[in-house]
Amino acid sequence: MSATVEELSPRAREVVAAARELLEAEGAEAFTMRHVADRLGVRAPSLYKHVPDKETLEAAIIAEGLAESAERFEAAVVADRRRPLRALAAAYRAFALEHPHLYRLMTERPLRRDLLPPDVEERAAAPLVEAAGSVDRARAVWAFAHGMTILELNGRFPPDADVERAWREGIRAFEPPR
Amino acid sequence: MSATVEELSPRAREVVAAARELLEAEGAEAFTMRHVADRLGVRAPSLYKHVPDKETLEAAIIAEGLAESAERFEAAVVADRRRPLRALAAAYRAFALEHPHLYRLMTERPLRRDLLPPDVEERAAAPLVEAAGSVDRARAVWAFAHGMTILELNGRFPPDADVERAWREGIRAFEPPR
DNA sequence: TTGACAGGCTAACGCTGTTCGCCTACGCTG
DNA sequence: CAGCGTAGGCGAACAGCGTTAGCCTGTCAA
Repeated sequence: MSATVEELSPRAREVVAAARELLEAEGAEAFTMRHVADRLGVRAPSLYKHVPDKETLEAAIIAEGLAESAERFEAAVVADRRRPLRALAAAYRAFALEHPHLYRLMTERPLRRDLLPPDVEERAAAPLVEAAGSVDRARAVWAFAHGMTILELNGRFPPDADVERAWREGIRAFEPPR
Repeated sequence: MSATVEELSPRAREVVAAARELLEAEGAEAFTMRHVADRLGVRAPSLYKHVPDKETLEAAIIAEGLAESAERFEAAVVADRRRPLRALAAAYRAFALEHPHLYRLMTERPLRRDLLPPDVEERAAAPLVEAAGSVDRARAVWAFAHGMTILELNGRFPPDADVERAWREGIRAFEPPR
C-alpha cells in the first residue's frame, strides 16, 4: 500500500482493475468506493486495506491509461511516418472515443504526478514532441487535440457539427506545408 | 423559479450572485448549497424557494459567464482588426485566467442548453467564426484555445513550460500566412 | 501452541444535494 | 378591520459520498 502503482499488492491490483472496469462501463458518477467494493463482493471499508484512498486509486487507473495511450501513439507514428501528426491525431481521438470515461479522468483535473510511476507521462508525450518538431509546437498540437477531444466528449459542438472537418482543419494548420 | 436565467426573481438573482462570488473566490470545492446559503445568512433548504436545484444555479452562472466573455471577444476583434485571431486568443486566455473557476464550470461538463437563455452560446461563438473564416476552422481554433487554457489551468504543462510560446505557435499555425 | 497479521466486517462521522412539514410575517381582499 | 393566501424562512431528515475506528476470524510461522 504505497504511493505509486507498480508496488501495489496483487489484491490491490484487483481493486484497480475492478475500479477501472466500473469507471469505463458506467462512468464517473458510478465510480464510488462502495460500487467498486460491490464488484469485488466486499464492503467499501475493506478497500482501504489495499489502497490508501480514492485519489491513489484514480492515479493508478490514470497511470494505466497513460501507458496504454503511449503505446498507441508510438505505434501510430511508426505506421505512418509521412504524416506523423495526422496519424497521432487519429490515434489520440480513437483512444479517447474508445475510453471516454477514462480519458476524462486522465485529463479533467490536475495530475498527481507524485502518485504516478516516473516517466509514464513523458513517454506518452514523446511521440508528439518528435512529430511536432519542438516542444512548444507539440504543446500547441496537444492543446488542439485535447480541446477537440474533450469538447466532442462533452457535446459542446452543435449536433450538426462536422467534427471530422474541424480535425482536418487543425491538422492541416499544424502540418508543415507540403 | 423557472428554467432560464432572465426569468429569475430578484431574490433568485441574489442567490446566483452569491453563488458566483463564492465559486470565484473559493473554487468549485467550496461551492456547496450550504455555503451559498451561509453567504446569504440563510439555511440551505431556503435556497430551494428560489432556485429549483444546483444544476440550474450553475447554468445561471454559466449564462453570465458566456454573456461576459462574448462582450470581451467582441471588443477584442474590434480593437485589433488586423490580427483578430491573435486578439481573440489573448482575450480568451485573459478571461479564463481572470475567472479560472468560472471558466472550468463553463466548460468541464456537457452544456445544459435547455437551461440557458437562447443565443447566449451562439453570441460568444460568433466573433471567432467571423475571425476564423469558416465554422470548421473556428471549431479547430476554439479547440486549440480551450485546450491551451484548460491544460494550463489544470497544471498539465511542466512547470518550466513556456506557455506563451505554445500559444504563439498555435496562433501562427491558424493565422493566414502573411 | 501461540501469536502475528492479512483481510474481512459493522458502526459511525461529517459532508453532500434535496425534500418535508411547519411557522411567521406581509399584503390583498371581502 | 378580519381573514387569508403566499413568500420565505426554519429544523429534521434521507440517501449517498469518502473515510476511520475497532473488532473478529482464518492462516501461517515460530
